Amino acid sequence: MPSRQVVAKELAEVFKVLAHPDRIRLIEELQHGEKDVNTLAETLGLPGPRVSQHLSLMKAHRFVEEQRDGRHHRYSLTQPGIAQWIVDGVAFLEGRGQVLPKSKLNAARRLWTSQ
Amino acid sequence: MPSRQVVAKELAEVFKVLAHPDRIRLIEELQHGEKDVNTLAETLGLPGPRVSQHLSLMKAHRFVEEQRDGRHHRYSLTQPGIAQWIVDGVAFLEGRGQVLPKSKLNAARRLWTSQ
DNA sequence: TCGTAATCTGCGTGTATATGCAGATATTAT
DNA sequence: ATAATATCTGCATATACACGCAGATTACGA
Repeated sequence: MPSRQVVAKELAEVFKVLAHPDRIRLIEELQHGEKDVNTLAETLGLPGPRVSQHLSLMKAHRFVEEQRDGRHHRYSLTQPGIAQWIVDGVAFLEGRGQVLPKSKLNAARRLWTSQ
Repeated sequence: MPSRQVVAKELAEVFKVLAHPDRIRLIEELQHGEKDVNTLAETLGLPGPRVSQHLSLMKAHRFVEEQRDGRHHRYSLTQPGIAQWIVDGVAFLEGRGQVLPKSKLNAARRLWTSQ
């Protein structure tokens, strides 16, 4: 299979993993260091098993890695740079017209960019 | 709804559109100018209706816009910069370990970056 | 050891999406 | 007007995924 198709397929896999709001928010939460499942679940207001499943999927695709610490499972981004890359993607939300108000976008950019 | 959730949801929508190999390749084909459906279908080796549907979805999400020219429908990227952004994403394929050989990645990068 | 907390795994169901194909629409050429 | 080309739309089916929940596993503390 030609390179174009292979790479397109792999890229599509990457995008598929990112194509869920909860997983986007998990990356957002993890961009400044590792956190355990329970903390993430409480922060995002999601049931534990769900967060666990998202992290499991993200781990399978090597977006995150797991550090076990007693009964806590801490996860961290394997490539923290991905967070910045996603922020860059926010620019394309703006280009899509009046889908979101600029105020929301700027608020989001601050949330992702701060510190 | 808080900004975080709203933006995460919108970003997820963007990624969902990109989460298909055919659509990735369409962006690749369109990065240097507009092309009509038939040309795209032949280049990618896909049935016409399929390309049409992909483009229709991408148009609905404002990734592309349509220029009608007689019986030809030409499409172009609304934001050509998105192609470069995707190339940047290739870097994260590398970080994911031995999923793809480096040769394939470099070949892909050249394909996307050339000209 | 026993109970509790943290996390994972499995199952069932509903929804969304991809795909192939047939038919409809629109435009150009004869 | 008719035929042929380009594109779209609709439908049927199959697959994938999200979600909620129940039960299993592991580790820590009394």
